Amino acid sequence: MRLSNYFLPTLKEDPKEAEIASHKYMLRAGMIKQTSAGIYSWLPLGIKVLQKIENIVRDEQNKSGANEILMPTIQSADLWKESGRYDAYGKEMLRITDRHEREMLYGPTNEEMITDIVRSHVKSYRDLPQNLYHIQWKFRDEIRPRFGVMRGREFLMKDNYSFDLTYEDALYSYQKMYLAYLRTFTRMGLQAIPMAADTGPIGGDLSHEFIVLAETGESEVYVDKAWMQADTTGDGIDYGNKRQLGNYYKALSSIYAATDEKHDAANAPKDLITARGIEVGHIFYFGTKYSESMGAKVQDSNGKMVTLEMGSYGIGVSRLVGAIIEASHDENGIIWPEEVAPFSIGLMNLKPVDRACSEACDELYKKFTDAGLEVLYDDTDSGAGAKFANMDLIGLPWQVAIGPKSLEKGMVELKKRKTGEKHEVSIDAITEKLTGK
RNA sequence: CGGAGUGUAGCGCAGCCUGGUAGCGCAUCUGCUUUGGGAGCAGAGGGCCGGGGGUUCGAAUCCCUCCACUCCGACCA
Repeated sequence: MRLSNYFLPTLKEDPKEAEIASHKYMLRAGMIKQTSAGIYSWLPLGIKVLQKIENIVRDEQNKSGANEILMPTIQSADLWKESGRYDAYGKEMLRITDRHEREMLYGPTNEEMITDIVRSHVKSYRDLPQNLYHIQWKFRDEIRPRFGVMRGREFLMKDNYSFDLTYEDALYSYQKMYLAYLRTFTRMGLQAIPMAADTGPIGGDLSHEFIVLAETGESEVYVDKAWMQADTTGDGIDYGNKRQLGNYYKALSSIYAATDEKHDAANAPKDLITARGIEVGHIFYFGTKYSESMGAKVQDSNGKMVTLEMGSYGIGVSRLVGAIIEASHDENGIIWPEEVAPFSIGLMNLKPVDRACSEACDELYKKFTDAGLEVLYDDTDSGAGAKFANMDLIGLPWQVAIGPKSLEKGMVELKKRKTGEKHEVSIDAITEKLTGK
């Protein structure tokens, strides 16, 4: 992408409303624009990152065996009256009335709707297990939205719901998601630690929050130092191997990690780390809470009616954009992990009026693009200093700077954003170096 | 919802106390010069001073009243 043909409204100064790094940088890098408290438009650079994250989440869900669906944002109040949550949910739920005076709502979550879908089509134990997910915008009318997309009112969430015949099967479904989550976050360059968590108003008795440690985290967390060495990548574990997965789950979940509400100082290990964390995912087993009230049942092999065992699993996709920045930035701007970076390379033409320089840049841009690299090419006539500063701000993993000085020697400058290391690389070797990295 | 603030050009702010021609920096546009870490000079455009009501000869400024946004707290992916 040529910058001259892109929409990247960066800001030189910190917007006054932003307090934390991710919020500041998302605004300054032209990723988002606030339209109301906790509600944002996503600009080209922002949506690109959001979609990369979304695709990693989707890919890992698919690999775990879950099936993607899409449920609407607007729901009828009737379903929520059935489960009893229409009255229980409170003011976080945005209630709307349509032209026929029917009570509607903008969905804060989808347990009722998915239960309705499953109960109307799943009648036999042979149809189980089921695990369905969608990635959809939600709305929760938070008392106080803050920190940009980290606590928006409107947010993009991946949520899925498992349906099983027995508790043992449900536990297996739960463990699959536990693994899928670890893999998902690892792929984004994050270490997320699963912590024993409160089940809150959703109910149930088995729940983990996946928490990224960051100074600006919203809650206090307590983790065994052993987590710092633990294998949270789940390498080599097979979803289909129940015993292997169970052992992995057992091993990891026995290492102490707890949020504020669940922390028990008496049973905590000696090597305890107290830190702050950002919740990026949450998994629940809640049994028959919704299937019971909404009549989601199947016949088992004996012809007996059995109420479905359910779990639900959420990942805050839009929140992750902020969480990744919190975990990866410096005083100059964002430092994107390669996998979620909006572009992998920022190519800078340091002297556009110099014909040879511009030609070399155009040529290299074409070579990069042909090689399948995602490039943002700053071909504008702004000053060199401004170009460097902007590239640092938007945080692409690699910067390639071309100016007449180095070009005379047939060289370009390659900079790694994460470390700041700079190398002169010959213009003939640069493409290969970047594709082979 | 309680407490504390802020709304003045696209962004960041001054002016308000003590009423009297609406300002500064950055950004934008034009021209020239520049071009390896947010360039220089010269010129230009851009405002219902958040909205409504009042006081006054006269209101960005004083009074009343809405609204929006931010921060702290209780609540949450």
